[in-house]
Amino acid sequence: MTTIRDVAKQAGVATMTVSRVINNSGYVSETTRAKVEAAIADLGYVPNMLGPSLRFNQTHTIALIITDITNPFWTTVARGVEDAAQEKGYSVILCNTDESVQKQEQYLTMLRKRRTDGMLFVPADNNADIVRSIQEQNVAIVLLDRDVPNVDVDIVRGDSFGGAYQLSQHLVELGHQHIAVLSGPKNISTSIERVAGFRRAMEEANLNHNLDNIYWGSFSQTHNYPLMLEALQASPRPTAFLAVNNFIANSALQTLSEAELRVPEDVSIVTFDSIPEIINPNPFLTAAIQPAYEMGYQATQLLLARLLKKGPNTLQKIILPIKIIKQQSSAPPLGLALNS
Amino acid sequence: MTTIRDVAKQAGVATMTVSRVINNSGYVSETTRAKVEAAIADLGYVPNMLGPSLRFNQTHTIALIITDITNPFWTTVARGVEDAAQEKGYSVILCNTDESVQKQEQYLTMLRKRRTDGMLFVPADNNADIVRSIQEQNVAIVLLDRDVPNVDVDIVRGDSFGGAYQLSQHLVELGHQHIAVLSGPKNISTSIERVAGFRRAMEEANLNHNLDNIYWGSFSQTHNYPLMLEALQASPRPTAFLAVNNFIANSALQTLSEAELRVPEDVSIVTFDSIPEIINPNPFLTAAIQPAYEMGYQATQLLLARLLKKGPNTLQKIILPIKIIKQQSSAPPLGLALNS
DNA sequence: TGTTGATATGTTATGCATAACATTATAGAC
DNA sequence: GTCTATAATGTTATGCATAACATATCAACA
Repeated sequence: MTTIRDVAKQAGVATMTVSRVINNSGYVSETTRAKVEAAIADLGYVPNMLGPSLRFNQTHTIALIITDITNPFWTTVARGVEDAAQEKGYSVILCNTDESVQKQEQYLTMLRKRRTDGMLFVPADNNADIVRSIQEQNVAIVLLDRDVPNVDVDIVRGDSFGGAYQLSQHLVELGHQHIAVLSGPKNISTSIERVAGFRRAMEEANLNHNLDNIYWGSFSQTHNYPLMLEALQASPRPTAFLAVNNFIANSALQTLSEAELRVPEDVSIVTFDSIPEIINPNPFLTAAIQPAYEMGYQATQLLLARLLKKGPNTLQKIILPIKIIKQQSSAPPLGLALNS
Repeated sequence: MTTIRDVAKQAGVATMTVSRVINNSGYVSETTRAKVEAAIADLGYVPNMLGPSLRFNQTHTIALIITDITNPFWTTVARGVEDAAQEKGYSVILCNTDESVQKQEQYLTMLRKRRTDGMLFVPADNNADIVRSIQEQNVAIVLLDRDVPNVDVDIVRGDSFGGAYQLSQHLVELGHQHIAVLSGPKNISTSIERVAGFRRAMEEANLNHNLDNIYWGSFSQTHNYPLMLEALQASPRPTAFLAVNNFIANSALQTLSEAELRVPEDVSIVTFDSIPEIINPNPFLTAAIQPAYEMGYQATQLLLARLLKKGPNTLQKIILPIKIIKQQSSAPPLGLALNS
């Protein structure tokens, strides 16, 4: 492999001079520059970033730690992250934790060994110690989507409370009296916020009997969604559901279909996050759409600003607005609850 | 930042001994090991991979160069890649070329500077020189999905020819006489193979008048799909279309919807690749499904085997089978072509 | 007792680029 | 012709872990 020394030798100059040519720094005469550039081209030399990385302890690499790239929401976030990073010459290492604290731990250790400069982090739980320990290791961190209590950390996220509130209001306006939430885990901020938004809407609509209609579960449903089955046993049976993310909503849809219940005739469903138009041209689910691309893009910009010490001095808690898109999955209930 | 030297000092041993403890190599007495481990824990020491990376010129990093992570096909491939890499302690750097040769070039240079050990590469065109130059730089490479002629390179891909052939046969069996292909670029192997599969099926069905009904375009359609508009002007108008990927199919669907043509009543559409069930529980498009996850997983295993010199000695051209899933988007034509 | 092989620990050199410092050349001012 | 600021180029030390080599200890055996 050719090194800067080979180039220097071939051009008859010192390595430092080659370095100056490459980085366009300091003084280099035109003649020398030409010689060096010729040598570089001749040898097909490409600088090895590892030298400076080791020396200055910065790798120009950031990590994107999400739960699962397979969820279109995260896919879109990832694309925003990659675009913003690319613009500034940073590379992105992708990590899927699958909501597992253990996998997360493995990744964090590995990323530490690599001396990743910063991380965009979707925590698998609300453990503040993990965030603190990252900060103590002098690694820049910006949380994505999920906040963690009791620690000062930047975050870019969607307006979970507001989104859930508006979705719930929409169901109320349609005339639903019995509404339940299909939620994620109890220790994730997005679950908590969305449930809170729902509860606020119920209180304001004087539908307090719904306040505890919360089915706490997992974000990463596949098929067979036991919570939905459980919810369908409730008396009175809910006529509308707020699913806190798209995977839950789709699992619920499948379960409803197997139970031979029609959406929206028998049951309405609303959810968070949608499938991009190019993937699904005919969206079915009424949803609170978070600006996923912007979330990734802005969080990355913030992270890089922190790395380059050009960021704002204050802690950033950026909350992006959501947009409600009404589709066919929500409609007025057919009548009162069937088994009253 | 604590280094191996700090640990050595604290434990009262040589750095080499610490290294032995960390890597479980050579002889270390139980007493010494305990001392070293205590020091490591005490100082919170995490080894810096950059040292060995520089020394031995291997970074345990691979690059995944795809066109766009936003396409669920690539998302799923990426997930397979990341899983396989993670199992072997490798990290994955994500790159989106957006089918741009220029962006691809930028990434390749950057990855070279990083001394990425290998790459999983979806080339933006069929330029053999690029592949050769990667190989010459001693970087392991496995192509994904798209082959490049005139160069010996490993590849893992789907059976494009067979998939297109079967999809076309399906349309023929439904009774379609006038069929067209909405293709990607002329210089991408998948386009070429899928068109070839279509042509073979047309020949066998004695529908030779369709042989040149090929609309060459781009894979990364958004909305407004001019080729579909053009195709609809043809006389006789095709009653069925084979879209060579999912983005094209969805753009076509939108265009048809705007032209107030019904699918499948007025026009049938079949395509490659689908949306995973969890994302779209009610698939509409008849499709040739490629095993995307396996493609990523197997390609990564092959790449890592090459890196670890444990792979097969022969060039690998792995062709994964496709599966045809029939949905509502394809049906018998209503009658003969309308404007005959 | 001396030799040998296994066990245990230590020392040195290496990989690459660049900051910091050092030196030399050049042009203009007086 | 001397001085000085600027331009141009060079030298050295540094970051971290480990392979390769060197040395030391110990037990077993002849």
